[in-house]
Amino acid sequence: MNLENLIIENVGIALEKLYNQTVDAKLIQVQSTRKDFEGDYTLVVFPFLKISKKNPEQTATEIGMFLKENVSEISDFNIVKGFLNLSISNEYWLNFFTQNAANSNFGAAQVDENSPKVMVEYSSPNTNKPLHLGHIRNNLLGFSVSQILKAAGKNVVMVNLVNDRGIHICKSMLAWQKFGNLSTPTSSGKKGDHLVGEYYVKFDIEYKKQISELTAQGLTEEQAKKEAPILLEAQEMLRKWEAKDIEIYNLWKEMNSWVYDGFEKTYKKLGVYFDKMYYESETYLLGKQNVIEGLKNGVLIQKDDSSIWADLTADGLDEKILLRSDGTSVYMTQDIGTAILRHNEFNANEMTYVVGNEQDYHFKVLSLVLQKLGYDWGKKLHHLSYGMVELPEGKMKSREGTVVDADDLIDEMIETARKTSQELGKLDGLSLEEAEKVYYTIAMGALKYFILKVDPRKNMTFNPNESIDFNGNTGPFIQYTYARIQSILRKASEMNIAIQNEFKVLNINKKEIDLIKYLHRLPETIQEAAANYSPALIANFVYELVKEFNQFYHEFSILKEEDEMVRSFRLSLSKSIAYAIKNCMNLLGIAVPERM
RNA sequence: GGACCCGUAGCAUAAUUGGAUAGUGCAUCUGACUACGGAUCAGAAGGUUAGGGGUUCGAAUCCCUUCGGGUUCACCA
Repeated sequence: MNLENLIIENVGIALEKLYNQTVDAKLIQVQSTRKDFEGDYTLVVFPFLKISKKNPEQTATEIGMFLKENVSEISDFNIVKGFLNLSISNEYWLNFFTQNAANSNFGAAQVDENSPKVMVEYSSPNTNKPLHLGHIRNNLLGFSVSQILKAAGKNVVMVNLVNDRGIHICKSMLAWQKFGNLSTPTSSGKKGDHLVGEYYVKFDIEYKKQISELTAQGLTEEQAKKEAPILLEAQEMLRKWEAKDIEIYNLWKEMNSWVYDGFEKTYKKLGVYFDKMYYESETYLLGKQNVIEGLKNGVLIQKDDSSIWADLTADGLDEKILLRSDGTSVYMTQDIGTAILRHNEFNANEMTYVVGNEQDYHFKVLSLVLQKLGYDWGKKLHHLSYGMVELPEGKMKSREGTVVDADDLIDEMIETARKTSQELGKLDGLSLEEAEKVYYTIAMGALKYFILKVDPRKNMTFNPNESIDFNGNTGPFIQYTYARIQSILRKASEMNIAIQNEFKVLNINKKEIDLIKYLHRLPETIQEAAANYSPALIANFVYELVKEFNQFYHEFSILKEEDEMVRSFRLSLSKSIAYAIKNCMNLLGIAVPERM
């Protein structure tokens, strides 16, 4: 049993003995004591005043006395206002440490085939343009949340859904046909996703041009947007694609393959991967089929122009189109198909979609439509709705060219890391190749930590020029602490100092106890991060742990400590903390260097 | 117009989901043992949690309202 539950249980007993009343366990609030107060756990006594019929101090004193006498783990208590602060004995902490010090994987739960199954969809790129900063947040979040769920005891399947069909792809294809002069990644020397993205931009330029020409001829803007010839051509191309026109289909395959090559490189640099890939082109027909069936069963409606809709007005939402009047599919159509396919394949206890909060409405609708179609599990879909990434000057806008490209950003980060490391002369002893690896590790550590330390649900600001720091609450700061511990451990082993894990008699100091308390919190932190789908909680935890360790490191000597038992203990403590740092960072998808 | 989200020091962000004196980093200022690695550590200054009202022992957090910003509802994805 963990300490918190132990306390809750005994508070229950105390209330019964002292005031002859049983209390709903929910009223017993135990939280860890705030840093500026003495103690480890705090009981809020306000809820019990009605029962005790005494003032807060008296009530807290009585409960505190009872606990101190009857619970061996509780060594002392103090009272501030209505808060009863309980101290846990040093014996307990030391005993906890000796039992777990050697466990390099402390904090992570075991997973086997009986563990609950969770599917996490993330990334979900469109194949008409390269990845940008927003996708980076998505990929980092999806990967990290998956690792956290695994550590919390879930069986995780990471999947990607590639939006490889639809009108947006046709726009790139059409522009390539018109303006591309048969250029390919090989002939142009460009990364495939970037090349295809250029034609998506070219389409838009031409489209705008045609709109202004049409409005000059007297059409309204609305009409012009609908009737621009290049748009009509793209729509025609989509119809041909759905009819599997051979020429269109081959072009589509080829251009997508360029994009996939490009994506693969970016994914690799980001360090993310997937257990299974889904392609919209392979699922939209299943969606279409279900929509048509839904129409037959009367749960969907058809309008005069033969487009098919879901009427969700009874649920407080609007009507939603599911098939266009020309019979082609929309985004929702394939998402219905994909969900059904996945449910049939994996029957996961939970399906989580890592998708930006601009699609909150979409996922509400998806869940409802699935239920309407008779899929009860539709209500179990979970949308991990993350906030958008903004630049200091505002939203990224592709039309204004302010989109931060993922590949460029990563390269810039590596360049910065290289420069900083070389200025500090940190890696002079390493080979060029080894040094490059460290630059990369630090660069990605900075980038990933910077993005993951903020609450996923919130919008965040990203300043590419200044924001990524190497000092303070940053990835490299944490990596540095890890590297420093490794340095000590290397020295210890050169000095042939054995690290023991038994510490019977020991005059342990407060910083050491505090560090052990941090380690003790790791398992619950992982559980909490999983429950909230929040890598930020892991980031905050490891940052505080590292800060605490750096204070300890500064204040006390490890290798120069003369008492052998104490020296050995401090080495063991440092080693355990290094494990914790590494594991937490891995949960964020961040690697740690042995030196930097 | 309907629905939803957000507003915390100059900037970027925390706050155990209703708990104590609102933490932290950057930037600014001051200081640290010729170092088990100074990419570190100690300290100072910076706040009416957008404004107002309410709920209660207790509110950044819940309710109402005003202001400011954003997303979405499209035969876009």
